[in-house]
Amino acid sequence: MPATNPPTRPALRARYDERRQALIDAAAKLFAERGYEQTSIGDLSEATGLTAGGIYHYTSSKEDLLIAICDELLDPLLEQARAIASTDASPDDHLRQLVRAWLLHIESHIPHMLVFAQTRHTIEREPRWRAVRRKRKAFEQILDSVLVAGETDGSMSFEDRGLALLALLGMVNYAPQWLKPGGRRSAEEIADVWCDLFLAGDE
Amino acid sequence: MPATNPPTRPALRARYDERRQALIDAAAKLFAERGYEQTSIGDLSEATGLTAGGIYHYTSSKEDLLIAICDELLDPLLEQARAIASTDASPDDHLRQLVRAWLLHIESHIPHMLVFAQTRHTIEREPRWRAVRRKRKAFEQILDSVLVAGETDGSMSFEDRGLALLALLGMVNYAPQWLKPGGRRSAEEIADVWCDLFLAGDE
Amino acid sequence: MPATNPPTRPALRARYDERRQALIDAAAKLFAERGYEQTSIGDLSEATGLTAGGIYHYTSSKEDLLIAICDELLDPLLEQARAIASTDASPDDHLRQLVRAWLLHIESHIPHMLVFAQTRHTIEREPRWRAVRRKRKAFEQILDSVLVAGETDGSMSFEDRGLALLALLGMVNYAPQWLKPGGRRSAEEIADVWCDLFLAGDE
Amino acid sequence: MPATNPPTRPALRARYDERRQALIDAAAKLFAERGYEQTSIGDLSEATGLTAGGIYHYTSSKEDLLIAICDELLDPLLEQARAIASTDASPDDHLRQLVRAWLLHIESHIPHMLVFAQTRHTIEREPRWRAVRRKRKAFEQILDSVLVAGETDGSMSFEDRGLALLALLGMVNYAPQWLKPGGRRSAEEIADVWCDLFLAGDE
DNA sequence: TATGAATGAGCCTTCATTCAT
DNA sequence: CATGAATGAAGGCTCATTCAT
Repeated sequence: MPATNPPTRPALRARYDERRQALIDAAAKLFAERGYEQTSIGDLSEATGLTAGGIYHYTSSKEDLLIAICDELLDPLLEQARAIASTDASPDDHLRQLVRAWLLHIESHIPHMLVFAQTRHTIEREPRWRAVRRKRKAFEQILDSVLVAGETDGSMSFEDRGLALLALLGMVNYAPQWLKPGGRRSAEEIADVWCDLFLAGDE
Repeated sequence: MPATNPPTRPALRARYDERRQALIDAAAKLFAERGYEQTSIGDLSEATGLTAGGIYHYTSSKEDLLIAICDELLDPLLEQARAIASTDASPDDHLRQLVRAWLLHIESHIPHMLVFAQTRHTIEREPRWRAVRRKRKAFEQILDSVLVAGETDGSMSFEDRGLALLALLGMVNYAPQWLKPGGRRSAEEIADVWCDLFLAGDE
Repeated sequence: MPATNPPTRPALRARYDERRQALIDAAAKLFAERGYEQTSIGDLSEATGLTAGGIYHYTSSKEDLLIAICDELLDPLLEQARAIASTDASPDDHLRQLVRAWLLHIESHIPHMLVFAQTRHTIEREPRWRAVRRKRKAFEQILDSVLVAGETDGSMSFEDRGLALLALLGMVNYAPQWLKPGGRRSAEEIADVWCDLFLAGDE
Repeated sequence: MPATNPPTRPALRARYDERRQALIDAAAKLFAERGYEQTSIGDLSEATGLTAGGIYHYTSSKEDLLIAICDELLDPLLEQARAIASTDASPDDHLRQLVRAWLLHIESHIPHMLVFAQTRHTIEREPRWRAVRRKRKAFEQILDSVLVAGETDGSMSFEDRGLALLALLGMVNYAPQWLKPGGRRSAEEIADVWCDLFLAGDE
């Protein structure tokens, strides 16, 4: 994904990775604030201290930064979700842990989430975004399978499981638009409150 | 907002309004599909049959189209919401009617909603978008006041009303991303299922 | 090929075609002098009086200009060659007429020829240049068929017809590098001298 | 011409020369295939295994490589031509030997020749290319003087010696575009066939 | 000696908008 | 009213070259 092959010598490689990371983070922040299209390479240059040309040592294109942002968002989230879902806790526990991890991840990746949402029309439409699309779907699939398990063992019951899942996705995905780290409620508390709400009908 | 004063003779005025409407709708559709920035006046020209120059007879700028899209989305919604909230039905009824009207409106304005969501970073940031911002807040305020009324008269109870409202906003605002008119569930059914879910904890 | 559809109203269309022609000619001249890559759109802008942006009303890309130059070179040449070859003159006459027409065309399209030669590595390599490549081959094929006819009716004889054709192609294609219109020898005289030379062995 | 002074110790010097040679040859090949401007230092780096920075140990600039390619082409050719022309063979023999040597040299320097042809507009125009230009002219001068000698001693006669020379230059300079080493005809055979053709009118 | 980071100028192209006709 | 020509600013990206390490 970078323009040139990253260095192989460990010391240089470390510095390289660090700077690429800083670039991606700066991009996430600016893209979230101004929008992807409204952020120019010049803006990125100003924000990072790299020259416009120099940026291309750390990324092959502006769009590559977008992909990197999505990957940074989705890869660890998916990994955690898989880890949680593979334990032998109850579906109810699974769900609560998933939502907690999810909101915690969002809380620490707010710009990433905003960028991800903002770019939906590209991600969902362009063939070259299939990999990202797949990750999103895999995560949602894990959530759904937990709901299925809950229905199966009788611990949950939904009028319409599909609609319930969409409700859950909606409420959590909306969080980055108002959630402030260090706010009145921690991500975990929010997760708990929402899980209570979401599971309330099951008694 | 149009570039030149719209015609005043009724016949001409009707044709004018019709064309402006067609332009706004085409813009909503294209903006939703490709994104606002990725849609050029040329694309609009192709989609409407108007020439690039001709478009400026019906709008003063590309951004004006964006505002018009938001207004078309928010004005009737707000009007309906006010009408509903001003009846003397119960908070519970108010909420159910509001969500139903809201989802119906979304169903018939999916592109508008997608554009609205996609442009969040502009709407929430730029001073010149204050009017739109205010409408969004007014609508949310109506919803909140219904929840307050529900709490007051004891028909609803929330662990955290703020979080509950945000959950509601999230789930409904997410709908345009998956809702298909003519799908398995009507907007009204969805509204009912969700209201059941949302109000489940209150019994 | 132009960026936008050319106008359809006759008067405008005439002006449009005229300006596109002027642009192509200017491009041929500059490309021949400095090389295609070394000529910037800015140079073209300066040479034509159009702004850099305005150039794109008359062409869709810099490469489109290159294609147009090649077409302007090859299309009429091929047409003339076909006309000549389809008469029932003798092979010897055919050849003399062909070489004459060819050199006359070169004389009036020297920049085009220089550009064509200079861009060989692109034309012969890139798939998207196949159409141009085909025209070149069609012309050479006509020449060869005349030589074949000459051999068949005994009016010509070659040690190696393939090598003879390549010699002919070489000498004529080299002409644009030294030929000056209005020079000591007219294109027709040169054609005659060379045909004498080329056919000398046949007596 | 190299960037830094080449090493003086013999062993190092040998390695240095070898690498510079490999660089020039790689450059000739790539420039011929893709064009000089379309070949980047990065491409050269990839083709040679040198790093981008490392290339500048063996050349002072990209243009220096171009000059080196031309020199490698012209210097030995000119040397051979002078050697041949200074023997006391007949003009006819001189010519045949020259064309043979010339085509043999082309056959072993096809990329060089293609690059040379492709860069004509630079070589013939820029003052700093005068040295190369002079070598080309010197070679052509030798050819012409042989034709003059042939006319003088009556062994050759031309309708127009200038045009005859230009024909010869054209046909031979065109060879790199179709000649394949190891093809049906050896360079020497081609030289003989063409000399026959070229001298046919003289009997 | 060699590497990879960095530069900075330049290039092609797009596009919202204006305006004469 | 409507058209198409024209503008000019900006944008993403490439690349030959330099230089500290």
